[in-house]
Amino acid sequence: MPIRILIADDEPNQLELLSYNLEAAGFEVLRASDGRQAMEMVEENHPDLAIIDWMMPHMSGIDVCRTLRSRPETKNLPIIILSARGEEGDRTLGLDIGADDYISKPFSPRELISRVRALLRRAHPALTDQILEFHDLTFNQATMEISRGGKPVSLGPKESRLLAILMERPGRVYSRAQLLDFVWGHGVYVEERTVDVHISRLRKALTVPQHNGTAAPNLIQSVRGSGYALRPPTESR
Amino acid sequence: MPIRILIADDEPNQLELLSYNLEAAGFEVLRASDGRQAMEMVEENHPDLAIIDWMMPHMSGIDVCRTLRSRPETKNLPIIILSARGEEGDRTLGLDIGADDYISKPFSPRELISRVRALLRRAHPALTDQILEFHDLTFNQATMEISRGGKPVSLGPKESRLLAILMERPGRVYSRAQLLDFVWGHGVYVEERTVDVHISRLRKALTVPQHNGTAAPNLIQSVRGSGYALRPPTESR
DNA sequence: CATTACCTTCCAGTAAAGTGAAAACTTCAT
DNA sequence: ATGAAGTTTTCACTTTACTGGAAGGTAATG
Repeated sequence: MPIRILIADDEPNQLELLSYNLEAAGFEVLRASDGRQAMEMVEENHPDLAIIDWMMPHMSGIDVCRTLRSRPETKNLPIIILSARGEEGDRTLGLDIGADDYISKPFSPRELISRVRALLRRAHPALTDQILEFHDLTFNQATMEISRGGKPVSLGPKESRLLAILMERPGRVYSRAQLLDFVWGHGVYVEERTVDVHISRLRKALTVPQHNGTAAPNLIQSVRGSGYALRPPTESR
Repeated sequence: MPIRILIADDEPNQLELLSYNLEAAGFEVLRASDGRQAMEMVEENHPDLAIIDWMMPHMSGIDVCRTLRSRPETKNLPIIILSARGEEGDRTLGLDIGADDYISKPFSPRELISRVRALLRRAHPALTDQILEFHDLTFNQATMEISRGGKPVSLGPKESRLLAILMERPGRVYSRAQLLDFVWGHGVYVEERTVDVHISRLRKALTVPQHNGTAAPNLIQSVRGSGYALRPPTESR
């Protein structure tokens, strides 16, 4: 899922420059050329972060920021205020009004991107933190929520741990002995075959029905004589 | 509970200036004069935010920042890097290394305070936001009034604190050990299972009858093997 | 087609979580 | 100080659901 950033600036050149840099950094960009339009786009498109120019027609950046902060829906939207004037008063006003960061023009593209990333990291841990992904599998380690193709999957402690290990290095083959070490902790004596049982349960739990009615493909491959690995399904056709 | 901020700077004058301003703004200040000392103080005193100078003896600000980010218990500590050089490279390096903000000297005290506040607002809502909300739960931290679906709920100190922590990051799973740390304070020895008892009471207290006569759904989920989390009731259909 | 490795099901055993009640500790008003 | 009221902690017991091993079935390999 791409991260969407709204840019609001009345100056076309500036808008273009910002878009170019953000897109180059892999973000999806939404453009607004005045405050009112910005508000609309926030409501319609739910961006993950907003970069708002201080001076704009119809509704100033400050007004937009204040309004966004006052609504429960957008109270937590990360906001960066952009301004031509680097004046002391403006900076603190911008931050005190509820913006998360304030950047004065001219700014370096690198710094902008770094600040956007720092803010996203802080504001939306789910987007950058502690999330393991592979194919259509998602594992949020902070909430312990696991999902396959958007549908939640519930697993016991051992199965989740097992999956986390496999997801940390997709493609890598783990022997049963290694899995026992990582999941159960070394120095615990359990039959190696027990790993099979848990893999089996894990596979079953991850076989959720898909949109098209068919069962989701198996992502956990057995490697005969070696162990198990997480691999994309082999396209046999 | 006062908000504690750690300042690490090897220049005594700078340290004094920062302390003065932060204290005037109502924060409690912890002082460190080099990187190593800063690390120790973070571990011992669990500050709510750290302001770290770029250039310091023993361990540079970058090293401190990197180390803090790599440890699970301080991974989310808000960090502001302070530097004499306003160089482009430094700024982005500081932010990319995991700092949340970067301020170059000389800075205005007002801006510093504003940035500290902006970061705290984002990183630790409970400290600055007076009202926590989740689902039909409301927690006013100023008055300590808690309500479920409009009806007031009364809780003991431990239960309230527990609820506040859970409400601050809904969905996030906290281990019993973490809850003991946050609610009871670190270095207090109580049985982990005691947490269960408080959770049990909390659940009971939050089970107020609703308009339609049925009991309100349980919002505190147990995550077997991991801990507890605040979650919207599972829509089982 | 024999052999080996892997898969699946079942269920008893067990570890983790829920809960009521008693004991221990605090707080506060007398 | 003293006692009463309220909180917190631990303990013992119950309930829940995960786990691990056995056993028989299935697939791959030479």
